Order: sequence, then structure tokens, then C-alpha cells
Amino acid sequence: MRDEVATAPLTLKDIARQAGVSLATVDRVLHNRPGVRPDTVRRVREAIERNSFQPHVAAAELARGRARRFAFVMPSGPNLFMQQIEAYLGEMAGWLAARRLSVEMIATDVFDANALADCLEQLAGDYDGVAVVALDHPSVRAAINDLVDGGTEVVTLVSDVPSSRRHHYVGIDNIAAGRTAGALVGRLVGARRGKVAIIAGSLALRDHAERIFGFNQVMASEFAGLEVLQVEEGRDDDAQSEALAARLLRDHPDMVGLYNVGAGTPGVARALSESGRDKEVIFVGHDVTVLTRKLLLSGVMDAAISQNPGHEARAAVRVLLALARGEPILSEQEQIRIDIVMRDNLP
Amino acid sequence: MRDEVATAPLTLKDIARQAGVSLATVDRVLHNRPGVRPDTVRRVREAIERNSFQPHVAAAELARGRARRFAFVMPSGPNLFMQQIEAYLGEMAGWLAARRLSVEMIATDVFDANALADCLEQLAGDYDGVAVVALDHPSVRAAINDLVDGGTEVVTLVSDVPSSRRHHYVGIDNIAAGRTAGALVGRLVGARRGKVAIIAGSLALRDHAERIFGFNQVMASEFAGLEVLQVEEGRDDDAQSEALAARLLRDHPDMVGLYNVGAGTPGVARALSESGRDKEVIFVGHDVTVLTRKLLLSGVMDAAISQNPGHEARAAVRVLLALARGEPILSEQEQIRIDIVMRDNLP
DNA sequence: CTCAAAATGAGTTGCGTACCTCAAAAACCC
DNA sequence: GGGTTTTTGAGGTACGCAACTCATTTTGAG
Repeated sequence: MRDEVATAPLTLKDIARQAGVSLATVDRVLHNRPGVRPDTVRRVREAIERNSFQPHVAAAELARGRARRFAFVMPSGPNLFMQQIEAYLGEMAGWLAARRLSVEMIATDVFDANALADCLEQLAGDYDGVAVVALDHPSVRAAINDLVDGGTEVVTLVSDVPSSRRHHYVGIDNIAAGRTAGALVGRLVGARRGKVAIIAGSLALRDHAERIFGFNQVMASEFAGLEVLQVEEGRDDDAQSEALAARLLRDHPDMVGLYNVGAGTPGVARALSESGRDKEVIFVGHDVTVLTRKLLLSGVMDAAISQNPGHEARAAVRVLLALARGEPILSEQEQIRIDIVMRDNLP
Repeated sequence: MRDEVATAPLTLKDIARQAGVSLATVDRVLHNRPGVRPDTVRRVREAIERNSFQPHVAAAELARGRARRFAFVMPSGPNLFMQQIEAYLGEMAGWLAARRLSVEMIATDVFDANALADCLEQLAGDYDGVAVVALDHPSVRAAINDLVDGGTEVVTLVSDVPSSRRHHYVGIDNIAAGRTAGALVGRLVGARRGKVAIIAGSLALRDHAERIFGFNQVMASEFAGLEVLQVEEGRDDDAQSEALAARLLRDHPDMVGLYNVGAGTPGVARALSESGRDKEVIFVGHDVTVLTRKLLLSGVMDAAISQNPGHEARAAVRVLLALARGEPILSEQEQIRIDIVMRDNLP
């Protein structure tokens, strides 16, 4: 009992013969070159459809000659998550080399919209594709659109600019991530009542704001017994976050839940441990790093919401490559899932 | 501030020149063909190392000519999970065709070790790679080893045969999955006390047994307040599982948790809903399907442990392809994660 | 009908590798 | 030293497509 799923041993020559035209004409149609009558275009297209012909990527890749260059535009500074993405790109080095792809990292101040926009503008023409950890700002949007118009493939990474004409967004739905965090805190707190604190990096960051929105949504609709405190901003900094958490714990002896929206998790965890209340306060944060790993294992942290950075790095490269080649994107594959990571399913 | 990650514009001709030999000799070394002095082999290898040369996959693929054939050996019968895998392979049709890969589905009775072994033996020589939902049995192990010896790449899918010489296992760690389920049930039950029931497909299935093992491990060590009932076997069947669940609910009014290890989740859910105790009994099962999706959304089901079937299908194909090409495997990419899926992070 | 413009055919070259043949050179044996 | 075997070189062909040239045919406008 065998069931064929896919085959395609045809070549362009076969298509040309079937369409009753020459190879040159098929080539013109395939690459949208001018000088072909609409009727002829139709005949060729039909022959391609009829045989569900797919150009042999290996042959196409070999024939085009020049290598492809991709750029990853990422925030400068000691950001662990970004370092991880870079590390994962490094692991792909062999894969990239075998496909004659080069990936270059470009660091900019991601909080400065104009600097980011300038940086993007400078890339025009030099790269076949750009992945950018974007900032949703008019000048960045314009820069992205300019790149797209110039023929560069653009994907946004981690943080989206939905209003731009970027070809793809590689990252999670942050509202859903916040909802997930909320549901976890609420459910793990259980029947107890008390207060829930939120520490974010900055409310000006789109992803943080969205997470908080989702978190509050769930808390309001499903966990009426829990009172959500005003959001505190820790600037994604360990020391600041620790101080904030310590103060919150002191001021609210009835705190039962704590959600850290951005970075600074180690600091928050320290405050929690030193208060001696790490077992009673449910603590949920984001991203699995060496540090959060330990916190999950020791039980200080109850769950981490994670967007797999390795997956994001690879997905960005794959999407850029598929776009550049004109291949369809396997959307299910490239979609970044919201991972709930607890002690027993640590990757 | 730019930082190169990977490049490789060299060709075999460059390697030949650097090593002071001809293209033919480089070719001989690269493909382990005989007739080259050890010293010459070393020189060529060094030149390859020194330049971290990577053959251009597109060129290699084009040159080898013939297409590759892969076989997926899967259980016959109306298994939703397997249908999903097949569906995802269908979605890859374009991707496969563009690479001149063919994937064929072969159905067998996966519970009959000898039938499975026979089926595998018949594939020898016809396929470049085989992915098999295996059964851990001596004759299956022998069949897998025979395939490997015959030069066929073999990966086990979903269910492993660790003692065989298969090249790779695409699936999750089922003990960890069971542990995760246990931790979820225990934590979501919260401070309450009572009984926890387990319904499995069959204790003879390796993956089910492992999940139960992990589940019990966690319950024993961390949730002493919960009494785990004896495992019931529902044969992965909806009706049987429903009857079992109904009986368990009747016999144990103090049941607070329910873990369904295999299929049959809709049946269990029906029993739970009809008992009117779906809100108080924490229900954790496996896999996200159209049906479990609804159950998660309605709240009957509290969490699903999921191994992404789309990921498994694609990973199996990618691994087989990488093995056939002699490329390294991106292990982090191909590792199947244990997904915790709750209402708010439904994919 | 004429002539220019548009459309098409026929052909070439090259991409980097696999795989093959045959001859020449080197190494080895006695 | 001669003869044999092993090792190496040189070269060719093929893979399927991209990208190009140039000649030829077809089309449409006037």
C-alpha cells in the first residue's frame, strides 16, 4: 500500500515542447522578462501549471552564479537574547557556506529610530535580504519600505512593524504571550487570593506593552480574585529590577504572583529568594537562558514563556532565502510558537 | 560595525591547486574512492580543512543526477496523528519537488513486529532513506540494522528503537513528557487533595509506558497529597476510553486529576463533561488536533502535551536529506520539543 | 502593401560538482 | 634492470537552468 506524495522529473525543455515554444520564450515568461505576447505567456503558464512544474532549485542556484548576502540588523549592547541569535547563526555556518550564503550582523542602537532608519537605508543594494529587529516608528517604516521597493527582501525579527510592507514577520504574537503568562500565573496561584505584580522593561517598547495588555486581559476576565498592581519599569536591567521587586515584595505582603515582562529576570529572582517567599509567590518570566534555566530547576521560577531564539534565527534565514529564490514559504514551519517552559520540559 | 559570520567562495579547483594535485585526485579523496596514497589524501584533506571548504550543495545535487526517494513507514488505520504527518508532507510537496525528492507513504500494522520487519526488509535498495514509526522488538531492530548496512539512511519517528543503529530519532523524550504532564496536573490541582487517574492506550506501547513512568515519578516525589490510581487501558479508542473515564469518575468522587496518555481524548472529555465535573477535575492529555483544540478552548481540557507533527514530518525529511548528502545535522533544529499547549498559546 | 517594431527561435556559455576513461608517471617487486 | 602494480593527471560529459546574442518570423500601423 504505497501512496505517492510528490514527483517532478520534468525540465524546462519539456515545458517548452508542450507549450509549443522555444526555451528562450519559457525563460522570458519564467522571469517576467518583456517581449512576449500575452497569449503566449498564457500558453506557457498553462503548461507549467498542467505539469505542476517546479524549477530545480539546485540548477537555478548554480546557474545564477553570484552568492547571496543577507544582513541581520540587531540592537547593540549586551543583550543576551540577541547574543543567542548570533550564536545560532554561527552554528549554521556550515549550512550557510554549503549554500554560498553569507550572513552579516550589523549592530545599531535599536532605541533610536532615526539611527536605525539610516542604517537600513545604507544597506540598499548591498544585500539580497535583511532581517531587522525593528522599532515601530514612521522613519523605520519608511526605510523598510524603501528597501522593499529597491528589491531587497525584508523580514522583521522579534519586534514587528506591521504597517510596513516587510515580507514577513518572524516572531511571536506578544499579546498571546502575555495572555499565556497571565493564565499561568492565575492557574498556578490556584484558589489563593492576593496581589499580582508586573515588572516590565519599558512601556514604550511595543512588545512589552502588548504582553502587559494580554496579561491584564486574562487577569481581568478570568481571575477576578487577584488584584493586579501598577506596572513598574525596570529598564531591562538586573539591578533596577531587583530593587523594584524587593520594594514590591516589602510593600505587598499579600503578593501571590509576579510577572517579569522583559529581561532582568535574575535580579527579580534574587529579590524573591532573599525575601524567602519564592515558594509562595508564583513567578513567571520570559526566555530560557542559562540563568533562567537554573531558576526553573531550583523552583524559584515557575514557568518561562519562550520564543526559541534558535528557531527565530533559522526561520529568518530560511524565509529570506525562500523569498529570494521565489519559493513559497512553509508558513507553519516558520511560525514561532509561544513555548511554555517548566522544569520538566526544559529543552 | 559589521561582523562576518560565514563565507566560502572556493571551488574544488582551488583545493586541487593548493594541494598540488589534480581535480581527479581531489574527487577521489572527497568520495573515499581507492587508489590514492595516504600521504596524498592527507595533503588534500589539509587543503580542505585549511580553507574550510564546503562543496556547493547545489552543484553536487545537480551533478549526481538521479532523484532521491524516501519512504515513510507508518501505522495503518485511522490514526489522526499519522494523518496529520501525512498532511504536512503534502504541504511540503512544492518544496520536495523543487529538490527532486519523492516521499512515499507505506502503511503497515505497527503492532505486528514481524510484519513491520518484513516491510522494512523489502525497502532495501529501493530507497535512499526511510523514516519509520518503529516498534522496539528484536526483529524490527534487525531489519533496521540491515537497512543501515545496505546504505539506506534510517530515522525512527515518534517511537524509537534505541538499540538499533538508526542514524537519528525524530521525536520527544516520552519520560520527560510524562513528567511534564505530572507537573501540570499537580500544580494545576493546587492545594486540593484527592485522586489522580491515568488512562493509557496500552502498557505494551513503549511511549505510553515511558510517559506513565515519568508521570508517576513526579507525582510520587512532588505531589504526595495526590493518590495515583491504577492505570487503565483504553486501547486508544474513543468509546472504550469514554467508558473507562465514566467508571473512574463514578467510583472516585474525590478525583481531582486525570491524565490521558494516548489517543481517545474526545471520549474521555465527553465522560468528563457529562459528569459535570469538568471544571474541578484537571484534565491533561496529548497532542493538539481539531478536537483537542476545542476542548482546550472550552476549558474541559486544561493542557495538552504536544509534539508538533508538522515539525516531526519536516525534521524527518530534513534529517534524511542531510544524511544522504553527507551534510551535518542541525541538532538543535531537529530536536522535537515537548510543547505545553494551553488555551492562550494554541498554535 | 510596406516598413518598422515586436515577438520568437536557435543557439551559446557558464555555474561547480560527479563520474568516467585513458594515458602517463611513479612506486614497488624480484 | 625489467616488469608489474599503484597512483596520478588530463580531459570529457552531463546535470538543469540563467542570461545573453543574433537572426528570423510575425504582427500591426500607416
